[in-house]
Amino acid sequence: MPAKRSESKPLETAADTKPKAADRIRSTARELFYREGIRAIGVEEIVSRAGVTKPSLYRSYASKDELAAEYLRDYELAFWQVFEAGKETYPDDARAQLMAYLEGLAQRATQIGYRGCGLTNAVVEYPGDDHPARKVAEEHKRKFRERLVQLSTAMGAKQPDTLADGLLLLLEGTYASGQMFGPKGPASSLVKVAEQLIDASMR
Amino acid sequence: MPAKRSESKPLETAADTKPKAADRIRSTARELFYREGIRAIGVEEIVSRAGVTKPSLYRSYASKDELAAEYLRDYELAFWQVFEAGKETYPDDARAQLMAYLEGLAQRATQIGYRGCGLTNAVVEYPGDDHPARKVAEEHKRKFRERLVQLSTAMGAKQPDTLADGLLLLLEGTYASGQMFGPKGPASSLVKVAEQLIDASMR
DNA sequence: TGACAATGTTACCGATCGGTACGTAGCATT
DNA sequence: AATGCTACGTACCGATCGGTAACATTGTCA
Repeated sequence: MPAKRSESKPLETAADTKPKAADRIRSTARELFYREGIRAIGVEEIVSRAGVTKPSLYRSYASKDELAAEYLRDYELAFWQVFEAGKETYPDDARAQLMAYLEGLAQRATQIGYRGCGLTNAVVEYPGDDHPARKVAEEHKRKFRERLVQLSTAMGAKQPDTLADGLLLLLEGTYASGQMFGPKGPASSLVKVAEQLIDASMR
Repeated sequence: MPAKRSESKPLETAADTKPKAADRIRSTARELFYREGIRAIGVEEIVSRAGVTKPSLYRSYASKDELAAEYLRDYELAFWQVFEAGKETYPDDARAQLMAYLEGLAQRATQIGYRGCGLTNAVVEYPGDDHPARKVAEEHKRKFRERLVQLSTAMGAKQPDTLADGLLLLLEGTYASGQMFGPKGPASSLVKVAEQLIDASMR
């Protein structure tokens, strides 16, 4: 008997040893939910594209809504990785860190087929505050706003809260307008505008 | 014989004399589509809340998609009325006109239950560019951007296109973040941030 | 080898989706 | 009174929605 636990639950390895099907479902759902929207994609299309069947989905995820929430949790993780990527490149330079993300975002948001922020899109798709996916999104945005206040403070803004709000508005505006306008959209002015706003927040 | 036309089409009055059912459907659809989202609302719920039946809907509108497009056309009309309301209050003062809209928007976007811009929401709901509702929304946003360039030019900005883009980003950001954050959201900083950005665009 | 748990599959459920065929009530003109 | 036209309602269509019961297969231990 392995020296783990004497309980009758041998499920401990199942928590980290992910079944192959669940992962395929996860990644397929992520791609389809993001590209087409959550409401637009049925579970049948997810499992068929993932090469599995519906019961496999419902053994790993309680419902489509929960799968959507899980998708957003994955999305959030990936977001923070991209957003904080500048930390290593420019340590001790909050402004450079932020601008690095803004430059990358401006690039992506002016590509054709850009779909904005998956978390923001979920909020638009589910106005009622009872949906699990929306809760994930709202909680993330709250954290994101706090992070922008941190960065604004580190940049030496006179009113960090106001600058953080301004940056958040610009970012959300980029997510949204990036999917309405083509490559020559307003997102192409993001960096210049952000520079102006940050400069104006300094003196 | 009335001195109209000798043709065999007595449908001329039908074009302006709207049937009552179509109007009820229109206003009901507008409210439900905006509050809950287009994909979230079925035609059955529209007609039942309007007190009519489905065939009445499909006699006036070719499809649900077309009804959604019509809803956005109505929405756009109402939008321009609100946006251009400052024209009468502050003629020959582009900045005051714009700020009047921004102040009103900041108020609305910090109310609980705010749902953002119906046109932007439609773009998020329908990523494919073939949906009639999305076409209405995209066309409107293009016109809106041009209008912001006009206003930025009239304000005397050094780079009117850049200021217009910055304002558009702030506005779209307000529409989006207004429905994620509560009353104390980033939209409450819209006016202050916009002032900073406009000032910075002048010298 | 054999027991067991996890993951796989086939086939189906009731509900709801957008959309329509068909009958009828009201009202004008003849 | 009969006709033609418009507007509306009843009842229904096939397709798809999210979700599940029952069974087969596989891998991993003793």
